[in-house]
Amino acid sequence: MEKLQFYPIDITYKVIENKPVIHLFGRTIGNKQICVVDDSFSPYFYVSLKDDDAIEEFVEKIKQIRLEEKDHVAEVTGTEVLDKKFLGKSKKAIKVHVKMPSDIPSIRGVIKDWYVVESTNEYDVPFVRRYLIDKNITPLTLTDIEGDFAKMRCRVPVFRIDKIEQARTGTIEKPRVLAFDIEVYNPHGKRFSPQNDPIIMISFYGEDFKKVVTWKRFKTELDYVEFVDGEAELINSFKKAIDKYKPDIITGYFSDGFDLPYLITRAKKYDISLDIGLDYSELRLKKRTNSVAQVNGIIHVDVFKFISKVMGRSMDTETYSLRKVSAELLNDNKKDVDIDSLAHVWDSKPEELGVFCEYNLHDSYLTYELCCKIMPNIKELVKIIGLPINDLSRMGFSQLVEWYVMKNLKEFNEIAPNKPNYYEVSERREKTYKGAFVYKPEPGLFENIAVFDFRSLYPTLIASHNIGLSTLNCECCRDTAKPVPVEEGRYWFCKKTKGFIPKLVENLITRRMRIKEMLKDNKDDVLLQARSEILKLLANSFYGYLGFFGSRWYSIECANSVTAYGRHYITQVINRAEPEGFKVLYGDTDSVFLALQDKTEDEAKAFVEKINSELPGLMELEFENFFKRGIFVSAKEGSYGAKKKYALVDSNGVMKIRGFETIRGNWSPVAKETQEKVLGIILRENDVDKALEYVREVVNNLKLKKIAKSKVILHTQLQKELNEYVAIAPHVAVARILRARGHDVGAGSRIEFVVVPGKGIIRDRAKLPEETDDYDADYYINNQVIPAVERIFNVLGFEKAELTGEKKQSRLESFF
DNA sequence: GAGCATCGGGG
DNA sequence: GTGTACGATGCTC
Repeated sequence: MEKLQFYPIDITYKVIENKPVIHLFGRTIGNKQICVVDDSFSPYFYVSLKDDDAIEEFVEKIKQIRLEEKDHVAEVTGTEVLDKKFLGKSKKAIKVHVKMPSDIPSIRGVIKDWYVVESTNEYDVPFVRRYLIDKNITPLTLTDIEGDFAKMRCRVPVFRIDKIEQARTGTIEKPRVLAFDIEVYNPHGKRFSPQNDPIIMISFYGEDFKKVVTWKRFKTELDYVEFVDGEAELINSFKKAIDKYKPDIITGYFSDGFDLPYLITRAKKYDISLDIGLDYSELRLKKRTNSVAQVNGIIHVDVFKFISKVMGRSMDTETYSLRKVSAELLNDNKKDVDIDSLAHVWDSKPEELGVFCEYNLHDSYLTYELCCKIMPNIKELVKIIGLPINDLSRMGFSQLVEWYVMKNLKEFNEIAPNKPNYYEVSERREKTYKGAFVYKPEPGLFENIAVFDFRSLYPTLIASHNIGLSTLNCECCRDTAKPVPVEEGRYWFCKKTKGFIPKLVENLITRRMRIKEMLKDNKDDVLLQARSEILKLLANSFYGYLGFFGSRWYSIECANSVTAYGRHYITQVINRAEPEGFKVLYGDTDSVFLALQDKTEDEAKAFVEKINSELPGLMELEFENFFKRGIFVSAKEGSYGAKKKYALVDSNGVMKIRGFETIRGNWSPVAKETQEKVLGIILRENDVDKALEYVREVVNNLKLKKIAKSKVILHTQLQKELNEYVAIAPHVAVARILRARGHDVGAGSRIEFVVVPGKGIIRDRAKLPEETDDYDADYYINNQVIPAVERIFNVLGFEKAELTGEKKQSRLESFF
């Protein structure tokens, strides 16, 4: 018997000789790859009965079950009767063990409808996750094992264990990451055809490793380009690169949805086995829902998935393209290359393929850097939730919350409720409840504004008011608890026992508070920042989770209580502010904007202190910032007050713009830029006159055709095939022209156009940018620039005509 | 305006 | 594989 220490990285299970065997692939403390196998864990689920006296008889009955499966007999291999809790209530549960994971659904299927059975639970927890939860194993964390090396077909040594324990806290320092990216032959632009069109280039980027492989020879100085004889050899170079580099993680951008499925399709054509798994297993696609590409022993991270699902919430970018995401997170850009011409260059001008190689490599480089950038966040998710990277990097918020709760259930001796069935889901979808409070802003320009917000309002409400399913409407507080301030119905939360959901949320909040304290002394600690971010993200997701139709711990009463208490506290602040001499400008959910008027900043801070002394538990109103000036624009009214649309500037001249993002998509650069500039002049320089002058200058320059063509290009993507359009929008008209000239355009093509002068409707005046040097000044003035700034000037008392200079300024004198 | 369908990302 | 998306936007009737 030997003792070892290792870091588990990828975890999977395989059926070997009719036994489920957990495989933990990882690295030893000596940085050697290893595969640790454990065949001692058996699958189980829970059953509870209507009458606990019937347990003995029931247990005898289920032991008789025999189901003929393909290669074995499914049967109950053991039972335990346990005292468990269902949402806080004590109840006996029978833990039913079976031989194989796949026996769980079949055995459960037999007994779930028996009359004595009240419910079956936790029958859908995947085997690997069950193992990690029950054995208290967190991936990436140092693990002690005892056992012996064994003989099994594997690329790395196999160690069979009798004992596994995590008593230490060390985390793996630096997993080995290899990024890759493919380029494909693209004669149809954005419409891919993996069955017909080959992969023509593949790039890799890792530590001290960069390479581009392609199968058309051309003269080049680029030393990282390697030529092979065809696509089959290119695919084999992918296998070789992985075999040589020995990554713990392979990563791509949208590689679940594009690169790996494409590679798999092409490999099939040549009958190449993509057996890159450490156990020689093949790269495979789980396609039932949205595809996930995976392989045993190597983690596949799709950077796009993690960023769009998790990180995106705290980012500014409106699209998750590699270009935009890299620009924001790395301050770097994709190489500027006309990718549409790749097929043509490949066929007719191979000597120009060099730029595409550079482009290809650069994409792998960006993906590698992005993967390193998000790694601290992923690591922290792993440490907090305790599941493998493969799973966590693809989960949305509700899943993250759910598995965080699942992982911690043991502590409370709770059994998880089941996921809703189709009928329950549709029922839940019907139900709505009142949302957050919005104080409708009065349009106008204001000076000296203080902004306050409740720190983590919803999480602190859940923790402080003990909001959760196990504490809802408890018998013990029926007559004493103060009901939730809702307009309809009467419900309350327990005052005596802390529920497990509020307890878990409280833990997240207090852990984050400790991290924030530590961060004060270590401002640049990336891991601490990531941990703080992840703790915040998880805590903030609980509210949405309570009201999400797919949740195990769904409760519309709980979700409703959160917003009801939220409205209660924010209106309290507003009601208290006015008598104190502040003018309330705007409020939304958890924030209040106050004009100081003749009050000082110190008085505003004192007001906050007073409010805080009366708040329960972890709740706290925080001072966010003072702003020198701010403009509030009347926006369309929704059912609950006006939408956010405002811009502020602080004492350093930094602007905070919200709600003006509607200026995107089909707006020209000239309109966007004018809007930004106008807000800047008004807020920073407080010079409405100058802003007005600026607009008139733009209008004038448009008329004089002094605005660059690039600033007046509009673009729209075709949503469907050309012949499917009934209504002919301008971009459709342009696309038809392109088609008539032999260009292959269709669904997905991005169509650029410029509106030129002339008679008739817009679509007849939409021209290709490269085919005109003219544009319709009136169109760009009246349909682009003016609408972009009109509301801002309306707030200041100007009419549209004054912007264009058609009408003399009337309001200006009286304004000052 | 409800109800349904598609898209995102990737070349 | 003891499971699986979701939220926004556009189009149709």
